[in-house]
Amino acid sequence: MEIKLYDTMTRKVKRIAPTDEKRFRFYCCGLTVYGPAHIGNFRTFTLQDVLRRILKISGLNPYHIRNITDVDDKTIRQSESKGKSLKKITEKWTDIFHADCQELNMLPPHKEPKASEHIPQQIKLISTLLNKGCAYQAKDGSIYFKISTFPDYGKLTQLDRVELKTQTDANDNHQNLADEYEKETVADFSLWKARKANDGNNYWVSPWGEGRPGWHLECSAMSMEYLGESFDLHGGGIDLCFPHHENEIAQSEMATGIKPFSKHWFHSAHLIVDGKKMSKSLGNMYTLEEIKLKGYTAMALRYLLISGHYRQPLNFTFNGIDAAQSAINKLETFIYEMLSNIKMIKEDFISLQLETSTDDWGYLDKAWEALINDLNTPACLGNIFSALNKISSANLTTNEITSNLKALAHITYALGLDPFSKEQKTVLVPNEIRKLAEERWLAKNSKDFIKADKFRDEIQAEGWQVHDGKDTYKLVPL
RNA sequence: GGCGCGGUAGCCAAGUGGUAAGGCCGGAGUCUGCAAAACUCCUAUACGCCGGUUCGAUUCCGGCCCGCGCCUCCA
Repeated sequence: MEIKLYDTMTRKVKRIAPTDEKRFRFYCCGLTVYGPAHIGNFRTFTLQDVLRRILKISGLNPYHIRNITDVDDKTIRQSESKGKSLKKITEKWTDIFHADCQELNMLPPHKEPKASEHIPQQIKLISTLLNKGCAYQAKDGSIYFKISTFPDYGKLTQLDRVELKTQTDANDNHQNLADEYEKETVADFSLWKARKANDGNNYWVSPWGEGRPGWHLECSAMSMEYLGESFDLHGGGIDLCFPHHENEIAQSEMATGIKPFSKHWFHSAHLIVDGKKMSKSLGNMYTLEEIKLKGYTAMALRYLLISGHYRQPLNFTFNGIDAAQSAINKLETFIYEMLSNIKMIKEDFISLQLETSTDDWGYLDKAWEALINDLNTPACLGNIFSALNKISSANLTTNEITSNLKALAHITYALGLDPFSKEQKTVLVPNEIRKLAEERWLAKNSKDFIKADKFRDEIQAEGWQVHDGKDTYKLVPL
C-alpha cells in the first residue's frame, strides 16, 4: 500500500514513507493566536488531519507536530492595546482554537509547541548562523539572515531571480525599504528583532540585546527540537511557500548543513469566499462559531472543506455548505440504518473505527484508493456514495453488510467524519426558537393542530424547520 | 513582468486516449394530523474557443479568450 502525495519541491506526485521506518515525522505550520481561526485556516489543518489519519490507517505511525505562534507583531500589538499580558491574550485564543479543532473532529497534534516556550532554541540557532557567517547584526541590533550566502534560496518556489531582483531593486525605490529596516538587501529576513518601545514588556534577553525572535525562525527551531534536523514532511497553506518556507529551508539547511530540511512539502490551496479572497475588509472571514450560528454543524463544514481537492482553491458559499450539510446527513442516516439492520449500535461502529488497519475495503475500495492517491478527498466522497448505492441495492448477507460497515468505519475515520454528529449539540438553536418549538409540540400532542401550525409558521419565519419524529422533534435551519 | 492554477450539466466536483463518478438542486411516489424529514424511483445529448497529433481527444501538443493565486511576514 503506497501513499502518494504531490511534493511542492519536486512538483511531482511522490510516494511518502518514513525515513527511519519507525514513525512518519511531520511538521505543520500552525496558527498565530491573535484571534479566532477562520475557516480558511481550518481547511489547511483539516487536510493535514486527513493525511495523518491516512498514515495511521496505513500503519505508517504518524508523529505530528503543529506549532502555535504566540509571539509576533499582531499578538504583541493586541496585548499592548488591551493592556493584558501576551500570555493571557494568546492563551485565550489558543483555548478557542482547541475547542474549534475538537468540534471539527481533528486529532490533536502529538506535540503543539509554542514559540514563546522555545526562545533558547531559537537563540541557539541564531548563534549558529552568526558563527557560520550567514547572518549579521544591523545597526538597530536586529539580526538578519543573509540570503546571498545560501545559493539554493528560492528552490521551493523556483524564484531563482530573488537575489538578482534585490540587487537591481537596490537602485530604485526598494532601496529605501532596505534602509528603513537596516537590512543589507531587501530579501534578507529577520532572525531576531531588537526590542522596540511599542513592544512593551514583551522581550527576551539574548547575546545581542533585548528583543524577540523573528517569525520564520520558530518553525525551524521547533521542528528540529521535536523531529530532528531532517524529517519526512512539512505542511502549510500555499501562501507560506514564499517567503516563510523558503526562509525556513535557508536558515535550517545553513545551520545544520543537512539537506533536505524536509523530504516532502505539502501545501494546500486557499479557501476563497464567494469567489474572492478572504479578507477582513470584505467581511468574509468566517469562523466556526459564525457557521454554527447560521445553523450548520461542524461536520458539515468539515465535509465541505474536504469536498474539493487540496491543490485546488475551494470556493466557500452558503449554497455549498447547504449541499455539504445534506450530503453528510445522508451519510449519517445511511450508517445509522445500516447499524440498526444488523442490530449494532453506535459504540460498535466507533470501536470499528478505532481498529486502524484493514485489508478488506469491500465496496469502499475505490474510496480508499482515491485517498492514498494524492489525497483525492472529493473522489473519495464520490466513491463512498457509489458504494452506498451498491450496498443498498445489492442483496447482502449479514456478514457482507458487516464487512462493508467495517470498511465504512475506516473510511469515515480517515476523513475524520463523525457519523453521529447529529446527536451532538453542534447546532446552536436560539432559546426563543426552542421555546416556540416546545409549545408547538405540546399543542400538537393535544391535537390542537391550528395552534401547532401557527407556532410552526412562526418558527419558520425565524429560519428554522421542525422535523417531527415519533416521540420527539428536531430543529434544523432552513 | 516572474512563478503557478483553473474553465466538466442549474450549483459543487472527480476522472479517462475510445463517447463522462458522485453530491446538491429539481420531479414523482411511499409514509404522515398537514408539512418536513426519511426512503424508493426518475431526470440532464455537461467537458471555454481554434488548430494539430491520432483510427479516435474532454483527456496529449500549440495558440487564443476568460477567471484566479503568490511575488516579504496571510493557512
